[in-house]
Amino acid sequence: MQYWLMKSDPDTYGWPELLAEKDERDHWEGVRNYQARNFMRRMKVGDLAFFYHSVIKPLGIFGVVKIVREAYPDPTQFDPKSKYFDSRSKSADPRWSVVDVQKHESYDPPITLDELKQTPGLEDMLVLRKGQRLSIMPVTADEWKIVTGLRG
DNA sequence: GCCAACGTTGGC
DNA sequence: GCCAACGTTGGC
Repeated sequence: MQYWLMKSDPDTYGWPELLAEKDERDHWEGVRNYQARNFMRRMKVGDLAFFYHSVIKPLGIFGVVKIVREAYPDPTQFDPKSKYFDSRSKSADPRWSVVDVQKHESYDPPITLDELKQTPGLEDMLVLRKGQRLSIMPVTADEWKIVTGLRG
């Protein structure tokens, strides 16, 4: 069992968009960073991830998703009309992956970035590190326990 | 293979 | 809107 944090700009795709999907389930498209992609490829069915909003306030964790399907090719990389189109990616050897996620739990109100910063024990959490721009990052079991504990 | 230029991310 | 951080690109 592994834990993750998945970041999204809610202008592009936010927590309400996931909840509006059938079965509150969707694929996580558009990752175009190799390190983030490699983390995604390590995800297993049953892993849990925080759904984090960046850019638009309030910044923070809006809920938890469960990984329900492991990595498979991101269809948008082959779609010339998509902003995620990658002309160098070949179907025989797809460069980019998606996983499927499903809502597991909602945080209302969200756990804000400020709240995370004020919580003892999260000093080393990657999402709090300056300059950390990865859209997908691992969360330790200790950090997971502390954060989920904030909402009992 | 190096590294300067460039583009993007994302908190402030 | 600013700008630090940092990944990617491309000339050499």
